[in-house]
Amino acid sequence: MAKNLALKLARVQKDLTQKDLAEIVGVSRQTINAIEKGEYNPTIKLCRKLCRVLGKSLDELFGEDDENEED
Amino acid sequence: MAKNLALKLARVQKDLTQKDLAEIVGVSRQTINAIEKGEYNPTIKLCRKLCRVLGKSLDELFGEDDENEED
DNA sequence: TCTAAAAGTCAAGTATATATTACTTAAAAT
DNA sequence: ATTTTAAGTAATATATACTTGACTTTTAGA
Repeated sequence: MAKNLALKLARVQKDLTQKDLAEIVGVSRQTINAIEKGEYNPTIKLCRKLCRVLGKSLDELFGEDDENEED
Repeated sequence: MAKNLALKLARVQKDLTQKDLAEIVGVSRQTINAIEKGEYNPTIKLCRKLCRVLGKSLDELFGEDDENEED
């Protein structure tokens, strides 16, 4: 999993902390942190919630990993 | 989780069985079946693979559940 | 500087995505 | 009718998403 810069950016654009965003979508702060750091692989349901809250599409926030790898 | 009609449709358009698709993306046939039936909530990584194989975007295959519910 | 909030990290637990095996049902051939 | 392939379903097992609690480090203000 690669870092999710797009997510971090969209969050900051909305002036939300990891904690804020976590509370809004109903997960722990550590989960948001891990996703931004690319430490895991969220479920599509959580991705959809994040997209809704941040006003972005799945493709914008979770589309093909910018760079290279993907197994 | 709602049924994923879009996935089934995209699969059939490519003339793939659940088994075929499962082998291509490297999961079990039951996993594909469960996703199409809406019985669970795949990870974004698997969603991306399915999109790549089926030539569709995340938004097309996994975007806002057509209908209503979503928690 | 000092302090506090935000971000990062770790360990141990719980929930659930996914695997495996195996059986049943449906559809489509002959 | 029978066979074959695809789809549906269920039980048990494993990997991993996600939680909770606690601690450290970074950032930004006062």
